[in-house]
Amino acid sequence: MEKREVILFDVDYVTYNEKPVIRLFGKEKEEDNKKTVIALDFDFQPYIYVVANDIEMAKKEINELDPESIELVNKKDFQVESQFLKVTFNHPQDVPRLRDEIRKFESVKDIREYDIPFYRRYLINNDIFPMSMIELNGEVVSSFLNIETTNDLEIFKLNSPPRPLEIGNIDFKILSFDLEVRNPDGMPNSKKDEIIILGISTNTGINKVVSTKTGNLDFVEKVDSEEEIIKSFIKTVKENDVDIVVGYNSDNFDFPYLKDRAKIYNIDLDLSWEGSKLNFLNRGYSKAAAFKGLIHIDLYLLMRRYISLNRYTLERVYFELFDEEKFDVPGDKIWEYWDNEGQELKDLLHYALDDVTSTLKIAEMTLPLSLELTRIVGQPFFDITRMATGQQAEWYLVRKAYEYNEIIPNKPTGGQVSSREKNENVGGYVKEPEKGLHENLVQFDFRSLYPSIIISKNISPDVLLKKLSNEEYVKNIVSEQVEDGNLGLDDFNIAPSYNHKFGKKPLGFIPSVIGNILSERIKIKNQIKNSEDETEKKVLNVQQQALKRLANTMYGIYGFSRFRWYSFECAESITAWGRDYIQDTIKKAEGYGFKTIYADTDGFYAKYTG
DNA sequence: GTGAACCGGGG
DNA sequence: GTGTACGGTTCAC
Repeated sequence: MEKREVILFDVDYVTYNEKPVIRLFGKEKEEDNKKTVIALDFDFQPYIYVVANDIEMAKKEINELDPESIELVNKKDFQVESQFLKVTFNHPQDVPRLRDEIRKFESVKDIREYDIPFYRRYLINNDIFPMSMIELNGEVVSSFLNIETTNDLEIFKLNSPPRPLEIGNIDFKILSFDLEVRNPDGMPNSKKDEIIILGISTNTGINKVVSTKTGNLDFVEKVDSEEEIIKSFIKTVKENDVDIVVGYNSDNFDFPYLKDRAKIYNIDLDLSWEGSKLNFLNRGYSKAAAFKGLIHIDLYLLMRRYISLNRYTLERVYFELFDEEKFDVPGDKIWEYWDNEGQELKDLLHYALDDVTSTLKIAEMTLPLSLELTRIVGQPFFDITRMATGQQAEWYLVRKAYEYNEIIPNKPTGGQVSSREKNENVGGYVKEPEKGLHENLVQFDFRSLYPSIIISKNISPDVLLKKLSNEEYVKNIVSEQVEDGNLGLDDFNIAPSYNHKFGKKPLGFIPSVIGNILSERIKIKNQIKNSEDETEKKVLNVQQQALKRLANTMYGIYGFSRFRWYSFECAESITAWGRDYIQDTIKKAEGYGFKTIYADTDGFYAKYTG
């Protein structure tokens, strides 16, 4: 048996003999003789949980569908010890087909955890994190499904599940690229408008534009045709051991366009590690350009979540981050600059180079945060950069729920989402500012008001007293925690305005998770204080920011209609307590002679009037 | 005032 | 791929 230590870049599954085979895409870290490894796990199976009205009957009925196995297991459901039937299937694609059959059985009350994609389940259950080191145990095989072991690529069959290793410091090779197109008639049309320039910039020192015209500029790689431009791009990516390809709006423009134009010359964009082609994944109404192993990040999508702006053009984002104006050629003028040659051609080529170098700079500045989020949330880097922050928080909680042996709530149905959207939360307290120029102002604000409220008031759906619906919970869980076994109002935190009651004990699932995030963040901040190493300080600082981002996402999320742990009662209790605290503080300040000029949610400005 | 329709980025 | 966006603004009535 052999051992490999690799950085996990990607994970997927393929079907072999009608069974799923997990593929882990890893790269060795050592600079010399560094290999890419595709590790195969033949021993992972999909499953769902069934809540039965009648366990024996349910077993019998489900058995008719010929699952791989049925097993009775204990898991916690909102902290209540419960029994579930764990139904294992042969193939992930059996799940959507059979879950609906199972749901229809009389003996079945509910089904759970039927909507967790297979590769995500694998990462969670094996406690491994993308973009981190893992240990593989198994042996090299010569080939698998037309992919062969070579000098650079190893096919590795696992004998046991992968194991997580300490992360260490990893530098990734990033390549940014950008297309310029000759489009004299409005927006580019890939049927007729050719690619004239392709810019490439890497964090290893390549800065060039590939074009059929040189403009006598030394950064231009001259080729003879559009076909050669495309081939040069593929060659550059392949020869430089690129880890991450970045573009700006490349999901929706550069890659689709490149694919269409490459097709004319029968060129395959086969940049995946195992030689497969560019693939477009459906994401809502749009597409995402993806390879296997090689990670593609579209910075446009990322920037919309990274900073808040009214527009997200490359120029605007670059100016925001670096305070520098970019030289710009208007899109509808590009073809004229190209045709006119002379100085205009030089300007156009400079513009193309500037686009890719600034895209790379943005990537270098912003990707570290997404990398840290990837390592905390534990889903692929590609996915993390395309997820809303609420989704990131949710997948973090899904992982934590597995760790706590808690069953995961189902995703809401379309109907549930729209009825949730009808609920309106009042929000924070706002006092409109008094008109005029004010002097001698004092500013008060709460440090992370909402996360503190969630923790101190134990606001969580699993400890919320809901009339009679969770009578059993109160009887079995909360009363256990009370000394004399008799519950009184003192055993609850009661929200202002709405009177929602949250048991003081036990600690709720989400307050517990937020508490862990915050204490981990404090730990890292102390490490920064004590560290002498500037690089280490930088890395730790990004980790600390990622945790802050995650904690700050948590408080708004109870009111997010697609959230698995959605709870309107929790959402309105948080803001109710928030309003209470700030109004109370304002009142106290007024007692000391301060007059409030303006207040919003978690802070206010006041003037000392004596 | 309200809900539907549209739009973003890219050249 | 065991997943089908999203939030803001303008339009039409």
